[in-house]
Amino acid sequence: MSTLGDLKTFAITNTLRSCKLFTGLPQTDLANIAAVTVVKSLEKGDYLFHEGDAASGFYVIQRGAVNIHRVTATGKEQVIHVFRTGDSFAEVALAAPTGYPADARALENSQVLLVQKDGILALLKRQPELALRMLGSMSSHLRVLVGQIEDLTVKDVETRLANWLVKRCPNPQSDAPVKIELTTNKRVLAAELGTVSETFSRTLAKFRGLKLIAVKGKTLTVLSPAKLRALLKRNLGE
Amino acid sequence: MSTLGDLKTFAITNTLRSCKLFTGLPQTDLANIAAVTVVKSLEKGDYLFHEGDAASGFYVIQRGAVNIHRVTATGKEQVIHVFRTGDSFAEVALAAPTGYPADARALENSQVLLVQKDGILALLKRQPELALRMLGSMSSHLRVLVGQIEDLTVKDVETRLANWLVKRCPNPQSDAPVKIELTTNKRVLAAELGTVSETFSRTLAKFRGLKLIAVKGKTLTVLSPAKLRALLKRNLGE
DNA sequence: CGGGTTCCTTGACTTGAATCAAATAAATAC
DNA sequence: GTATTTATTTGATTCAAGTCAAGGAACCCG
Repeated sequence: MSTLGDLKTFAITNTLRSCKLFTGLPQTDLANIAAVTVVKSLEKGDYLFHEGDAASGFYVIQRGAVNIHRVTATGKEQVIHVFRTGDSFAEVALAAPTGYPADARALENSQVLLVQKDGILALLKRQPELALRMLGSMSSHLRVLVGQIEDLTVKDVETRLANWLVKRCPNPQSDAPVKIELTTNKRVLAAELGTVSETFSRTLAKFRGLKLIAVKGKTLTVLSPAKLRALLKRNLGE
Repeated sequence: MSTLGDLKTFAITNTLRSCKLFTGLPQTDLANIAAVTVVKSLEKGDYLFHEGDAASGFYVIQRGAVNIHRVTATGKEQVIHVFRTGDSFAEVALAAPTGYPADARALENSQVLLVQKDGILALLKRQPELALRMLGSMSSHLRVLVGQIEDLTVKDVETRLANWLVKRCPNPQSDAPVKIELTTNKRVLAAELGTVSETFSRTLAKFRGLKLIAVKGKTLTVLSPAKLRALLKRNLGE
Protein backbone atom coordinates (compact mmCIF):
# COMPACT_ATOMS: atom_id res chain seq x y z
CA MET A 1 0.00 0.00 0.00
CA SER A 2 1.30 3.45 -0.73
CA THR A 3 1.31 6.05 1.99
CA LEU A 4 -0.84 8.91 0.78
CA GLY A 5 1.09 12.12 0.75
CA ASP A 6 4.34 10.27 0.37
CA LEU A 7 6.63 12.57 -1.56
CA LYS A 8 7.89 10.10 -4.12
CA THR A 9 4.38 8.91 -4.84
CA PHE A 10 3.32 12.48 -5.32
CA ALA A 11 6.06 13.12 -7.87
CA ILE A 12 5.12 9.98 -9.76
CA THR A 13 1.42 10.72 -9.86
CA ASN A 14 2.25 14.09 -11.34
CA THR A 15 4.11 12.44 -14.18
CA LEU A 16 1.42 9.85 -14.68
CA ARG A 17 -1.19 12.54 -14.97
CA SER A 18 0.77 14.14 -17.83
CA CYS A 19 0.65 10.87 -19.75
CA LYS A 20 -2.28 10.63 -22.12
CA LEU A 21 -2.94 7.14 -20.87
CA PHE A 22 -3.82 8.37 -17.41
CA THR A 23 -5.05 11.96 -17.70
CA GLY A 24 -8.28 12.59 -15.94
CA LEU A 25 -8.03 9.60 -13.64
CA PRO A 26 -8.96 10.29 -10.03
CA GLN A 27 -6.08 10.84 -7.63
CA THR A 28 -6.69 7.56 -5.83
CA ASP A 29 -6.26 5.60 -9.05
CA LEU A 30 -3.07 7.45 -9.83
CA ALA A 31 -1.76 6.71 -6.36
CA ASN A 32 -2.57 3.04 -6.86
CA ILE A 33 -0.65 3.00 -10.10
CA ALA A 34 2.22 4.95 -8.55
CA ALA A 35 2.44 2.27 -5.90
CA VAL A 36 3.40 -0.32 -8.53
CA THR A 37 5.73 2.02 -10.39
CA VAL A 38 9.47 2.51 -10.16
CA VAL A 39 11.58 5.32 -11.59
CA LYS A 40 14.53 4.52 -13.85
CA SER A 41 17.23 6.88 -14.99
CA LEU A 42 18.92 6.26 -18.31
CA GLU A 43 22.09 7.68 -19.76
CA LYS A 44 22.13 8.40 -23.46
CA GLY A 45 22.76 5.10 -25.19
CA ASP A 46 21.60 2.89 -22.31
CA TYR A 47 19.41 -0.01 -23.19
CA LEU A 48 16.13 -0.21 -21.32
CA PHE A 49 15.46 -3.71 -22.57
CA HIS A 50 16.40 -6.07 -25.36
CA GLU A 51 14.26 -8.16 -27.64
CA GLY A 52 13.24 -11.34 -25.85
CA ASP A 53 13.88 -10.01 -22.33
CA ALA A 54 11.24 -11.03 -19.85
CA ALA A 55 8.77 -8.15 -19.85
CA SER A 56 8.51 -6.69 -16.37
CA GLY A 57 6.01 -4.03 -17.30
CA PHE A 58 5.36 -1.08 -19.56
CA TYR A 59 6.92 2.38 -19.51
CA VAL A 60 5.99 6.05 -19.35
CA ILE A 61 8.59 8.63 -20.36
CA GLN A 62 9.03 11.35 -17.78
CA ARG A 63 11.85 13.10 -19.63
CA GLY A 64 13.94 12.25 -22.66
CA ALA A 65 13.48 9.99 -25.68
CA VAL A 66 13.53 6.25 -26.24
CA ASN A 67 14.13 4.51 -29.52
CA ILE A 68 12.35 1.21 -30.14
CA HIS A 69 14.07 -0.87 -32.77
CA ARG A 70 15.00 -4.31 -33.99
CA VAL A 71 18.49 -5.45 -34.68
CA THR A 72 18.91 -7.86 -37.54
CA ALA A 73 21.37 -10.69 -37.80
CA THR A 74 23.54 -8.44 -39.95
CA GLY A 75 23.65 -5.83 -37.20
CA LYS A 76 21.44 -3.33 -38.96
CA GLU A 77 19.01 -1.42 -36.81
CA GLN A 78 15.44 -0.87 -37.95
CA VAL A 79 13.75 1.91 -36.01
CA ILE A 80 10.17 1.09 -35.15
CA HIS A 81 9.31 4.22 -33.24
CA VAL A 82 10.76 6.98 -31.14
CA PHE A 83 8.83 7.80 -27.98
CA ARG A 84 9.18 11.09 -26.12
CA THR A 85 8.10 12.79 -22.91
CA GLY A 86 4.59 11.78 -21.91
CA ASP A 87 4.43 8.75 -24.18
CA SER A 88 3.79 5.26 -22.91
CA PHE A 89 5.14 2.19 -24.64
CA ALA A 90 5.65 -1.57 -24.35
CA GLU A 91 2.10 -2.17 -23.14
CA VAL A 92 2.61 -5.40 -25.01
CA ALA A 93 4.32 -6.55 -21.80
CA LEU A 94 0.95 -7.06 -20.15
CA ALA A 95 0.06 -10.03 -22.31
CA ALA A 96 1.72 -13.38 -22.82
CA PRO A 97 4.11 -14.30 -24.37
CA THR A 98 6.08 -12.18 -22.02
CA GLY A 99 9.21 -11.33 -24.01
CA TYR A 100 9.57 -7.80 -25.38
CA PRO A 101 9.36 -7.93 -29.17
CA ALA A 102 12.07 -5.32 -29.78
CA ASP A 103 14.95 -3.38 -28.27
CA ALA A 104 14.63 -0.05 -26.44
CA ARG A 105 17.48 2.41 -26.06
CA ALA A 106 17.66 5.95 -24.68
CA LEU A 107 18.50 8.50 -27.36
CA GLU A 108 19.39 11.04 -24.70
CA ASN A 109 19.61 11.14 -20.93
CA SER A 110 16.14 10.18 -19.87
CA GLN A 111 13.96 9.32 -16.95
CA VAL A 112 11.24 6.72 -17.31
CA LEU A 113 8.63 5.11 -15.10
CA LEU A 114 8.30 1.36 -15.15
CA VAL A 115 4.73 0.39 -14.39
CA GLN A 116 5.20 -3.13 -13.13
CA LYS A 117 3.26 -5.85 -14.80
CA ASP A 118 1.99 -7.77 -11.79
CA GLY A 119 0.81 -4.69 -10.00
CA ILE A 120 -0.98 -3.15 -12.90
CA LEU A 121 -2.60 -6.43 -13.89
CA ALA A 122 -4.11 -6.70 -10.44
CA LEU A 123 -5.37 -3.15 -10.76
CA LEU A 124 -6.82 -3.75 -14.20
CA LYS A 125 -8.86 -6.60 -12.85
CA ARG A 126 -10.50 -4.23 -10.44
CA GLN A 127 -10.74 -1.21 -12.73
CA PRO A 128 -12.07 -1.92 -16.17
CA GLU A 129 -11.93 1.80 -16.96
CA LEU A 130 -8.17 1.54 -16.83
CA ALA A 131 -8.20 -1.58 -18.99
CA LEU A 132 -10.15 0.30 -21.62
CA ARG A 133 -7.58 3.06 -21.58
CA MET A 134 -4.82 0.54 -22.08
CA LEU A 135 -6.79 -0.87 -24.99
CA GLY A 136 -6.98 2.62 -26.42
CA SER A 137 -3.28 3.15 -26.02
CA MET A 138 -2.40 -0.12 -27.70
CA SER A 139 -4.82 0.61 -30.44
CA SER A 140 -3.11 3.89 -31.16
CA HIS A 141 0.23 2.09 -31.32
CA LEU A 142 -1.35 -0.31 -33.79
CA ARG A 143 -2.52 2.58 -35.91
CA VAL A 144 0.96 4.05 -35.94
CA LEU A 145 2.48 0.74 -36.97
CA VAL A 146 -0.06 0.23 -39.72
CA GLY A 147 0.76 3.68 -41.03
CA GLN A 148 4.43 2.94 -40.83
CA ILE A 149 4.17 -0.26 -42.81
CA GLU A 150 2.57 1.71 -45.58
CA ASP A 151 5.17 4.46 -45.24
CA LEU A 152 8.12 2.17 -45.42
CA THR A 153 6.94 0.07 -48.29
CA VAL A 154 5.08 2.48 -50.46
CA LYS A 155 6.67 5.88 -50.29
CA ASP A 156 10.15 6.86 -51.36
CA VAL A 157 12.59 8.68 -49.11
CA GLU A 158 11.83 12.06 -50.63
CA THR A 159 8.15 11.65 -49.83
CA ARG A 160 8.84 10.38 -46.33
CA LEU A 161 11.06 13.34 -45.56
CA ALA A 162 8.57 15.81 -47.02
CA ASN A 163 5.89 14.22 -44.90
CA TRP A 164 8.05 14.40 -41.80
CA LEU A 165 8.78 18.07 -42.37
CA VAL A 166 5.19 19.04 -43.14
CA LYS A 167 4.02 17.29 -40.00
CA ARG A 168 6.26 19.62 -38.04
CA CYS A 169 4.88 22.80 -39.56
CA PRO A 170 2.17 24.31 -37.35
CA ASN A 171 0.39 25.68 -40.38
CA PRO A 172 1.28 23.79 -43.56
CA GLN A 173 -0.86 25.98 -45.84
CA SER A 174 1.08 29.10 -44.92
CA ASP A 175 4.12 30.58 -46.62
CA ALA A 176 5.81 31.65 -43.40
CA PRO A 177 9.19 29.92 -42.82
CA VAL A 178 9.28 27.39 -40.01
CA LYS A 179 12.37 26.54 -38.01
CA ILE A 180 12.85 22.95 -36.89
CA GLU A 181 15.54 22.11 -34.36
CA LEU A 182 16.83 18.56 -34.63
CA THR A 183 16.91 16.84 -31.28
CA THR A 184 19.10 13.99 -32.50
CA ASN A 185 21.95 13.70 -34.94
CA LYS A 186 21.09 13.15 -38.55
CA ARG A 187 22.02 9.49 -38.66
CA VAL A 188 19.36 8.72 -36.06
CA LEU A 189 16.82 10.82 -37.88
CA ALA A 190 17.68 9.03 -41.11
CA ALA A 191 17.05 5.72 -39.35
CA GLU A 192 13.69 6.99 -38.08
CA LEU A 193 12.81 7.68 -41.69
CA GLY A 194 13.90 4.20 -42.66
CA THR A 195 17.01 5.15 -44.60
CA VAL A 196 20.74 5.75 -44.13
CA SER A 197 22.56 9.02 -43.50
CA GLU A 198 23.96 9.28 -47.04
CA THR A 199 20.57 9.08 -48.68
CA PHE A 200 19.12 11.40 -46.07
CA SER A 201 21.84 13.92 -46.75
CA ARG A 202 21.26 13.74 -50.49
CA THR A 203 17.56 14.26 -50.05
CA LEU A 204 18.14 17.30 -47.86
CA ALA A 205 20.48 18.61 -50.55
CA LYS A 206 17.79 18.09 -53.16
CA PHE A 207 15.26 20.04 -51.13
CA ARG A 208 17.85 22.74 -50.59
CA GLY A 209 18.38 22.92 -54.34
CA LEU A 210 14.64 23.33 -54.80
CA LYS A 211 14.70 26.20 -52.29
CA LEU A 212 12.22 24.28 -50.14
CA ILE A 213 14.40 24.29 -47.06
CA ALA A 214 17.56 25.79 -45.62
CA VAL A 215 19.94 23.77 -43.46
CA LYS A 216 22.29 25.23 -40.91
CA GLY A 217 23.77 22.71 -38.49
CA LYS A 218 20.95 21.15 -36.55
CA THR A 219 18.45 23.78 -37.66
CA LEU A 220 16.22 23.04 -40.60
CA THR A 221 14.14 25.89 -41.96
CA VAL A 222 11.16 25.08 -44.12
CA LEU A 223 11.16 28.11 -46.39
CA SER A 224 7.62 27.59 -47.58
CA PRO A 225 5.46 24.96 -45.94
CA ALA A 226 2.89 25.46 -48.66
CA LYS A 227 5.35 24.61 -51.43
CA LEU A 228 6.63 21.60 -49.55
CA ARG A 229 3.09 20.45 -49.03
CA ALA A 230 2.45 20.82 -52.74
CA LEU A 231 5.42 18.59 -53.48
CA LEU A 232 4.15 16.05 -50.99
CA LYS A 233 0.69 16.01 -52.56
CA ARG A 234 2.23 15.69 -56.00
CA ASN A 235 4.27 12.70 -54.86
CA LEU A 236 1.32 11.01 -53.22
CA GLY A 237 -1.33 11.89 -55.74
CA GLU A 238 0.50 10.62 -58.78
CA MET B 1 -31.20 -9.99 -23.92
CA SER B 2 -30.54 -13.30 -25.60
CA THR B 3 -32.83 -16.19 -25.01
CA LEU B 4 -30.74 -19.01 -23.67
CA GLY B 5 -30.96 -22.03 -25.85
CA ASP B 6 -31.79 -19.87 -28.82
CA LEU B 7 -30.42 -21.70 -31.84
CA LYS B 8 -28.62 -18.77 -33.44
CA THR B 9 -26.94 -17.81 -30.19
CA PHE B 10 -25.86 -21.39 -29.79
CA ALA B 11 -24.24 -21.41 -33.23
CA ILE B 12 -22.45 -18.15 -32.48
CA THR B 13 -21.14 -19.22 -29.11
CA ASN B 14 -19.69 -22.30 -30.77
CA THR B 15 -17.72 -20.12 -33.18
CA LEU B 16 -16.65 -17.76 -30.44
CA ARG B 17 -15.32 -20.62 -28.40
CA SER B 18 -13.08 -21.65 -31.32
CA CYS B 19 -11.53 -18.16 -31.36
CA LYS B 20 -8.40 -17.92 -29.27
CA LEU B 21 -9.69 -14.69 -27.83
CA PHE B 22 -12.58 -16.41 -26.13
CA THR B 23 -11.56 -20.03 -25.52
CA GLY B 24 -12.17 -21.17 -21.99
CA LEU B 25 -14.70 -18.49 -21.17
CA PRO B 26 -17.78 -19.74 -19.31
CA GLN B 27 -20.89 -20.31 -21.37
CA THR B 28 -22.70 -17.34 -19.83
CA ASP B 29 -19.95 -14.96 -20.96
CA LEU B 30 -20.05 -16.40 -24.44
CA ALA B 31 -23.81 -16.01 -24.52
CA ASN B 32 -23.43 -12.39 -23.46
CA ILE B 33 -20.97 -11.76 -26.26
CA ALA B 34 -23.14 -13.63 -28.73
CA ALA B 35 -25.96 -11.30 -27.79
CA VAL B 36 -24.03 -8.33 -29.16
CA THR B 37 -22.78 -10.18 -32.22
CA VAL B 38 -24.13 -10.33 -35.73
CA VAL B 39 -23.20 -12.72 -38.52
CA LYS B 40 -22.08 -11.37 -41.89
CA SER B 41 -21.65 -13.30 -45.09
CA LEU B 42 -19.10 -12.11 -47.60
CA GLU B 43 -18.60 -13.05 -51.22
CA LYS B 44 -15.08 -13.29 -52.46
CA GLY B 45 -13.91 -9.75 -53.15
CA ASP B 46 -16.49 -8.05 -50.91
CA TYR B 47 -15.20 -5.26 -48.74
CA LEU B 48 -15.95 -5.61 -45.05
CA PHE B 49 -14.88 -2.06 -44.36
CA HIS B 50 -12.76 0.71 -45.79
CA GLU B 51 -10.11 2.86 -44.19
CA GLY B 52 -11.75 5.68 -42.26
CA ASP B 53 -15.15 3.99 -41.99
CA ALA B 54 -16.77 4.44 -38.61
CA ALA B 55 -15.75 1.36 -36.67
CA SER B 56 -18.80 -0.53 -35.55
CA GLY B 57 -16.90 -3.29 -33.81
CA PHE B 58 -14.30 -5.97 -34.25
CA TYR B 59 -14.50 -9.24 -36.14
CA VAL B 60 -14.04 -12.96 -35.69
CA ILE B 61 -13.69 -15.14 -38.78
CA GLN B 62 -16.01 -18.12 -38.76
CA ARG B 63 -15.00 -19.37 -42.21
CA GLY B 64 -12.85 -17.94 -45.00
CA ALA B 65 -10.07 -15.37 -45.18
CA VAL B 66 -9.91 -11.60 -44.91
CA ASN B 67 -7.14 -9.41 -46.25
CA ILE B 68 -6.30 -6.24 -44.34
CA HIS B 69 -4.56 -3.68 -46.50
CA ARG B 70 -4.03 -0.05 -47.30
CA VAL B 71 -4.59 1.47 -50.69
CA THR B 72 -2.22 4.24 -51.66
CA ALA B 73 -3.01 7.29 -53.72
CA THR B 74 -1.47 5.50 -56.70
CA GLY B 75 -3.89 2.61 -56.29
CA LYS B 76 -1.31 0.16 -55.04
CA GLU B 77 -2.37 -2.21 -52.33
CA GLN B 78 -0.11 -2.91 -49.38
CA VAL B 79 -1.14 -6.04 -47.53
CA ILE B 80 -0.89 -5.68 -43.78
CA HIS B 81 -2.12 -9.09 -42.80
CA VAL B 82 -4.34 -11.96 -43.87
CA PHE B 83 -6.62 -13.35 -41.22
CA ARG B 84 -8.19 -16.79 -41.38
CA THR B 85 -10.73 -18.98 -39.62
CA GLY B 86 -10.66 -18.44 -35.86
CA ASP B 87 -8.74 -15.17 -36.02
CA SER B 88 -10.06 -11.94 -34.58
CA PHE B 89 -9.14 -8.56 -35.99
CA ALA B 90 -9.91 -4.84 -35.91
CA GLU B 91 -9.99 -4.74 -32.13
CA VAL B 92 -8.66 -1.26 -32.75
CA ALA B 93 -12.34 -0.38 -33.25
CA LEU B 94 -12.89 -0.39 -29.51
CA ALA B 95 -10.84 2.74 -28.95
CA ALA B 96 -11.22 6.26 -30.23
CA PRO B 97 -10.57 7.58 -32.85
CA THR B 98 -13.23 5.39 -34.28
CA GLY B 99 -12.24 5.07 -37.94
CA TYR B 100 -10.72 1.80 -39.13
CA PRO B 101 -7.09 2.37 -40.08
CA ALA B 102 -7.13 0.13 -43.15
CA ASP B 103 -9.31 -1.71 -45.64
CA ALA B 104 -10.63 -5.25 -45.21
CA ARG B 105 -11.66 -7.47 -48.10
CA ALA B 106 -12.71 -11.12 -48.30
CA LEU B 107 -10.20 -13.23 -50.25
CA GLU B 108 -12.78 -15.98 -50.60
CA ASN B 109 -16.39 -16.55 -49.68
CA SER B 110 -16.40 -16.05 -45.95
CA GLN B 111 -18.55 -15.78 -42.90
CA VAL B 112 -17.57 -13.42 -40.10
CA LEU B 113 -18.98 -12.36 -36.76
CA LEU B 114 -19.18 -8.67 -36.00
CA VAL B 115 -18.85 -8.14 -32.26
CA GLN B 116 -20.50 -4.79 -31.88
CA LYS B 117 -18.54 -2.06 -30.20
CA ASP B 118 -21.19 -0.67 -27.88
CA GLY B 119 -22.22 -4.04 -26.62
CA ILE B 120 -18.76 -5.37 -25.99
CA LEU B 121 -17.62 -2.15 -24.33
CA ALA B 122 -20.44 -2.47 -21.84
CA LEU B 123 -19.40 -6.05 -21.20
CA LEU B 124 -15.75 -5.12 -20.80
CA LYS B 125 -16.67 -2.68 -18.09
CA ARG B 126 -18.20 -5.50 -16.11
CA GLN B 127 -15.66 -8.18 -16.97
CA PRO B 128 -12.05 -7.14 -16.69
CA GLU B 129 -11.01 -10.70 -17.50
CA LEU B 130 -12.36 -10.13 -20.98
CA ALA B 131 -10.58 -6.79 -21.25
CA LEU B 132 -7.31 -8.49 -20.44
CA ARG B 133 -7.93 -10.99 -23.19
CA MET B 134 -8.54 -8.18 -25.62
CA LEU B 135 -5.29 -6.61 -24.49
CA GLY B 136 -3.57 -9.89 -25.17
CA SER B 137 -5.06 -10.14 -28.60
CA MET B 138 -4.05 -6.62 -29.54
CA SER B 139 -0.63 -7.20 -28.17
CA SER B 140 -0.17 -10.21 -30.39
CA HIS B 141 -1.23 -8.11 -33.37
CA LEU B 142 1.39 -5.55 -32.33
CA ARG B 143 4.01 -8.25 -32.25
CA VAL B 144 3.06 -9.39 -35.71
CA LEU B 145 3.25 -5.85 -37.06
CA VAL B 146 6.61 -5.21 -35.45
CA GLY B 147 7.88 -8.39 -37.04
CA GLN B 148 6.46 -7.34 -40.35
CA ILE B 149 8.14 -3.96 -40.31
CA GLU B 150 11.44 -5.70 -39.90
CA ASP B 151 10.55 -8.22 -42.59
CA LEU B 152 9.57 -5.65 -45.14
CA THR B 153 12.47 -3.32 -44.64
CA VAL B 154 15.34 -5.57 -43.85
CA LYS B 155 14.99 -8.78 -45.75
CA ASP B 156 14.99 -9.26 -49.50
CA VAL B 157 12.24 -11.10 -51.34
CA GLU B 158 14.25 -14.33 -51.53
CA THR B 159 14.65 -14.35 -47.77
CA ARG B 160 11.02 -13.45 -47.16
CA LEU B 161 9.83 -16.28 -49.38
CA ALA B 162 12.24 -18.78 -47.80
CA ASN B 163 10.97 -17.67 -44.40
CA TRP B 164 7.36 -18.05 -45.49
CA LEU B 165 7.99 -21.55 -46.79
CA VAL B 166 9.97 -22.73 -43.79
CA LYS B 167 7.24 -21.50 -41.47
CA ARG B 168 4.86 -23.84 -43.24
CA CYS B 169 7.04 -26.91 -42.80
CA PRO B 170 5.96 -28.92 -39.74
CA ASN B 171 9.53 -30.06 -39.20
CA PRO B 172 12.06 -27.73 -40.82
CA GLN B 173 15.08 -29.80 -39.79
CA SER B 174 13.86 -32.81 -41.70
CA ASP B 175 14.58 -33.80 -45.28
CA ALA B 176 11.10 -35.11 -45.98
CA PRO B 177 9.32 -33.17 -48.76
CA VAL B 178 6.41 -31.00 -47.66
CA LYS B 179 3.42 -30.15 -49.82
CA ILE B 180 1.94 -26.69 -49.48
CA GLU B 181 -1.40 -25.93 -51.10
CA LEU B 182 -1.89 -22.28 -51.98
CA THR B 183 -5.23 -21.01 -50.82
CA THR B 184 -5.05 -17.85 -52.92
CA ASN B 185 -3.69 -17.02 -56.31
CA LYS B 186 -0.04 -16.09 -56.60
CA ARG B 187 -0.58 -12.38 -57.05
CA VAL B 188 -2.23 -12.18 -53.62
CA LEU B 189 0.50 -14.24 -52.05
CA ALA B 190 3.11 -11.98 -53.65
CA ALA B 191 1.35 -8.99 -52.11
CA GLU B 192 1.38 -10.70 -48.71
CA LEU B 193 5.11 -11.02 -49.09
CA GLY B 194 5.37 -7.36 -49.99
CA THR B 195 6.24 -7.80 -53.64
CA VAL B 196 4.62 -8.14 -57.08
CA SER B 197 3.72 -11.25 -59.00
CA GLU B 198 6.63 -10.96 -61.47
CA THR B 199 9.26 -10.87 -58.77
CA PHE B 200 7.49 -13.62 -56.87
CA SER B 201 7.46 -15.79 -59.94
CA ARG B 202 11.16 -15.18 -60.57
CA THR B 203 11.99 -16.08 -57.00
CA LEU B 204 10.03 -19.31 -57.23
CA ALA B 205 11.88 -20.06 -60.45
CA LYS B 206 15.18 -19.47 -58.70
CA PHE B 207 14.27 -21.88 -55.90
CA ARG B 208 13.14 -24.37 -58.48
CA GLY B 209 16.52 -24.04 -60.19
CA LEU B 210 18.22 -24.73 -56.87
CA LYS B 211 16.07 -27.86 -56.49
CA LEU B 212 14.71 -26.47 -53.26
CA ILE B 213 11.10 -26.67 -54.32
CA ALA B 214 8.83 -28.03 -57.01
CA VAL B 215 5.84 -26.10 -58.32
CA LYS B 216 2.78 -27.63 -59.90
CA GLY B 217 -0.18 -25.32 -60.23
CA LYS B 218 -1.22 -24.27 -56.77
CA THR B 219 0.88 -26.93 -55.08
CA LEU B 220 4.32 -26.03 -53.84
CA THR B 221 6.52 -28.87 -52.65
CA VAL B 222 9.44 -28.07 -50.45
CA LEU B 223 11.85 -30.80 -51.53
CA SER B 224 14.11 -30.43 -48.52
CA PRO B 225 13.03 -28.23 -45.63
CA ALA B 226 16.50 -28.62 -44.13
CA LYS B 227 18.21 -27.21 -47.23
CA LEU B 228 15.76 -24.35 -47.46
CA ARG B 229 16.33 -23.58 -43.84
CA ALA B 230 20.07 -23.57 -44.44
CA LEU B 231 19.61 -20.99 -47.20
CA LEU B 232 17.44 -18.90 -44.90
CA LYS B 233 20.03 -18.98 -42.15
CA ARG B 234 22.75 -18.09 -44.63
CA ASN B 235 20.75 -15.08 -45.84
CA LEU B 236 20.00 -13.88 -42.34
CA GLY B 237 23.32 -14.62 -40.75
CA GLU B 238 25.43 -12.82 -43.28
C1' DC C 1 45.92 25.99 -30.99
C1' DG C 2 46.61 21.15 -32.89
C1' DG C 3 45.31 16.37 -32.94
C1' DG C 4 41.63 13.12 -32.67
C1' DT C 5 36.95 11.74 -32.85
C1' DT C 6 32.62 11.65 -34.69
C1' DC C 7 29.42 13.52 -37.93
C1' DC C 8 28.07 15.01 -42.41
C1' DT C 9 28.38 15.42 -47.33
C1' DT C 10 29.46 14.16 -52.02
C1' DG C 11 30.95 11.04 -55.76
C1' DA C 12 31.16 6.56 -58.03
C1' DC C 13 29.38 2.21 -58.28
C1' DT C 14 26.17 -1.74 -57.59
C1' DT C 15 22.01 -3.98 -57.06
C1' DG C 16 17.32 -5.64 -55.90
C1' DA C 17 13.25 -5.16 -57.43
C1' DA C 18 9.58 -2.49 -59.90
C1' DT C 19 7.87 -1.53 -64.43
C1' DC C 20 6.85 -2.30 -69.19
C1' DA C 21 6.00 -5.53 -72.76
C1' DA C 22 4.99 -9.83 -74.63
C1' DA C 23 4.38 -14.71 -74.69
C1' DT C 24 2.16 -18.74 -72.58
C1' DA C 25 -0.96 -21.26 -69.59
C1' DA C 26 -5.13 -21.85 -67.06
C1' DA C 27 -9.76 -20.95 -65.96
C1' DT C 28 -14.40 -19.55 -67.27
C1' DA C 29 -17.96 -18.56 -70.14
C1' DC C 30 -20.72 -19.28 -74.25
C1' DG D 1 -14.92 -27.20 -77.79
C1' DT D 2 -13.78 -22.49 -78.87
C1' DA D 3 -13.57 -17.91 -77.32
C1' DT D 4 -12.41 -14.71 -73.79
C1' DT D 5 -10.73 -13.37 -69.90
C1' DT D 6 -7.52 -13.89 -66.10
C1' DA D 7 -3.05 -15.74 -64.17
C1' DT D 8 1.54 -16.71 -64.63
C1' DT D 9 5.99 -16.59 -66.51
C1' DT D 10 9.97 -14.56 -68.86
C1' DG D 11 12.75 -10.89 -70.93
C1' DA D 12 14.45 -6.20 -71.16
C1' DT D 13 14.88 -1.91 -69.05
C1' DT D 14 14.95 1.49 -65.42
C1' DC D 15 15.52 3.48 -61.05
C1' DA D 16 15.73 4.34 -56.07
C1' DA D 17 18.58 3.71 -52.70
C1' DG D 18 22.26 1.13 -50.42
C1' DT D 19 27.38 0.47 -50.17
C1' DC D 20 32.07 1.87 -50.50
C1' DA D 21 35.36 5.49 -50.47
C1' DA D 22 37.14 9.88 -49.55
C1' DG D 23 37.05 14.75 -48.22
C1' DG D 24 35.28 18.32 -45.08
C1' DA D 25 33.10 20.23 -41.03
C1' DA D 26 32.15 20.41 -36.38
C1' DC D 27 33.26 19.22 -31.82
C1' DC D 28 35.97 17.91 -27.89
C1' DC D 29 39.89 17.84 -24.96
C1' DG D 30 44.26 18.53 -23.22
